[in-house]
Amino acid sequence: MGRSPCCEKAHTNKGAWTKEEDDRLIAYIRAHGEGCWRSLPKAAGLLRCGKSCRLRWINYLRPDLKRGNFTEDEDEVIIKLHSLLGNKWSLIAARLPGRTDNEIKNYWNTHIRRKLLNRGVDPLTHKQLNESTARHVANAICCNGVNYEGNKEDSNYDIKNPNEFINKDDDDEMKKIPDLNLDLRISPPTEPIMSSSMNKRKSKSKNNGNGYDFLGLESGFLDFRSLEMK
DNA sequence: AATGCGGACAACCGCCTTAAA
DNA sequence: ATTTAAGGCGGTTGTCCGCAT
Repeated sequence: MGRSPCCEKAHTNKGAWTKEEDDRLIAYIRAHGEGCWRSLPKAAGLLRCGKSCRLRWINYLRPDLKRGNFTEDEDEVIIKLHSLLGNKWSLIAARLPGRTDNEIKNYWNTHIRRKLLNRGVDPLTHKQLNESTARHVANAICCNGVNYEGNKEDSNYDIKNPNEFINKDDDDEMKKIPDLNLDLRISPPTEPIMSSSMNKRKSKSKNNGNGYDFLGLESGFLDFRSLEMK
């Protein structure tokens, strides 16, 4: 009963893909299109799991991929979408042509998270960190070789648990900051906080009368109605 | 020149949902 | 209706590379 297995795991390669494997995969998909990943490896002469082929194609070989650095506009879109959708990388990627969920996820973790912290914004909640917390975060990230996982004694901020921040400077006793009201709402901010490039876009688009086209819903830049929600 | 460290990113892992048998 | 694997997704890990010491 049920389907047959996708591949014989004992006879599959793992790790980095070789040029030859890439070429085989590209050639096969060019000839037959994307389709049944289960049968693809055998048909293409690859000793890979179908899942691995799919990932390689989607994240690296697809011809419509942009590659290269993210633009400021893309940064801002990612930040705004993340504030709305959280870690729904595939949904975020769907709004950024040529970018993959994996790429955005990596970019978030390596660049944007730090960028937000430098702005004093909590990347988890997208709320402003208080000054003291922000100072500690900045210290945790760039000073004293302390990482933000809180491995070192005087690193009091755990990025994964901002509510657990312990303010030692202000009080010898380690005390936790009271609830930081981290509830996340889907609503326009009270005032426009747009990058210059976003403002350019805004100025050309229809808006809600107060000069703010939240997430470009009206301009078509982002049509939230088309987002696929699970 | 050798070594250590940290950033970047490709790839894997494990879980969940969907669909085929 | 049930079982089982495919497909898809988010989290995590492994490896490479550049830079500082």
